[in-house]
Amino acid sequence: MQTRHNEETLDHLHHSMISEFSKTLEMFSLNTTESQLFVILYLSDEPMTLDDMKNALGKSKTAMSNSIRTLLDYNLVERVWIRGVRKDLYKAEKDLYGKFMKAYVNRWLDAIDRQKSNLKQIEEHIQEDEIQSDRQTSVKLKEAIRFHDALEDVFNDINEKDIY
Amino acid sequence: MQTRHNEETLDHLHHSMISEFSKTLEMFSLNTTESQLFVILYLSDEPMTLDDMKNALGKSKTAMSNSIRTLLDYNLVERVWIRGVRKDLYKAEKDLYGKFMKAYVNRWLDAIDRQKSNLKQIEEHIQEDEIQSDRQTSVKLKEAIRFHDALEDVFNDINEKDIY
DNA sequence: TATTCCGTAAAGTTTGAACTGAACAAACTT
DNA sequence: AAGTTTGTTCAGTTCAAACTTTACGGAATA
Repeated sequence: MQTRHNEETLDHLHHSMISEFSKTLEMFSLNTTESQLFVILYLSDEPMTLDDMKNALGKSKTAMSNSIRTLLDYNLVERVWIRGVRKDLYKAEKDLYGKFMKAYVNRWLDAIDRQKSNLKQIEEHIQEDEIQSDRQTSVKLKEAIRFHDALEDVFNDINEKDIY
Repeated sequence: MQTRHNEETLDHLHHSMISEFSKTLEMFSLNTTESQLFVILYLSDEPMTLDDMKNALGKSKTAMSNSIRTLLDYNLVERVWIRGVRKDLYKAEKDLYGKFMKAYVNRWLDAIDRQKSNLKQIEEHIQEDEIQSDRQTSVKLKEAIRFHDALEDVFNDINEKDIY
């Protein structure tokens, strides 16, 4: 009876853990399924197949396939090959903090870079067309670009800092 | 004709600026309308009313009212009072970088704190119930909490750093 | 070679976020 | 006091993201 009790609590525990921890991971711009999927893999000792995940989360195989692919893109999950096993196997990357931060920061830096060059292009247009009347906008534009520079600095700093 | 040309380009310019700059602001977990609204206010010299914004963005007054309220909550926008003007007036806060970073980091810190204490509570449950069989989960749980600590550190550092 | 198995693509469905317009309550004007 | 004006609440609509089921192609197996 004690065993049975433990089993139930353990199940409940796993469930809470998935539910809570995944909330944090969602803040890294992962959606619910992706986050939960990662936690499942993170908690599992052995690599898992799509069917394993499907059973663990109670969702369709397609959903698993899609989510695992974005996790792979972000380099948060690794594909594992085991001799004799036909299905694809996946496991969570070891370095939790490092991987998540890197994925996160890179996404920021990419976006900042893209947007900054867009703003600079607008700035060029102003100069080419010699628009006189809009001093104010020009000032704001410079300010906005400066804002992007500052963001770039912060996120670069995060990348350089090693905590673990 | 040159003037007419300028007017068109200027309009187009404003439009581009709103479109591009707001993309960056969306990354601070603002939705499209909130971001665009901020840029509009940011570009405007004078404080604006809900109707002004409505016209600028071509959306309903309700949408403006809702979005401006979240911007207020995040302290990204300020309400302004001018003698004799009946309508509410709003303007963008001056310190672009500082305000956005603070709002963003605080939202992270709040969430991390909440989730961390949830995980700790789960940890207590394990100890109370004296579940023996699950060494592995217990280890992962500690690791996850450590992960949250690391996140807390990073975001605290950002807050302390002053760029401007 | 035929058949089974696995992952992904395609098509259709569900659900929630974002938006609108109408109705309302409070404040202001006359 | 009656009538406007203004911001917000509420009820309903629209649309995109997330999910499911079915179908398919390519690899493994017999």
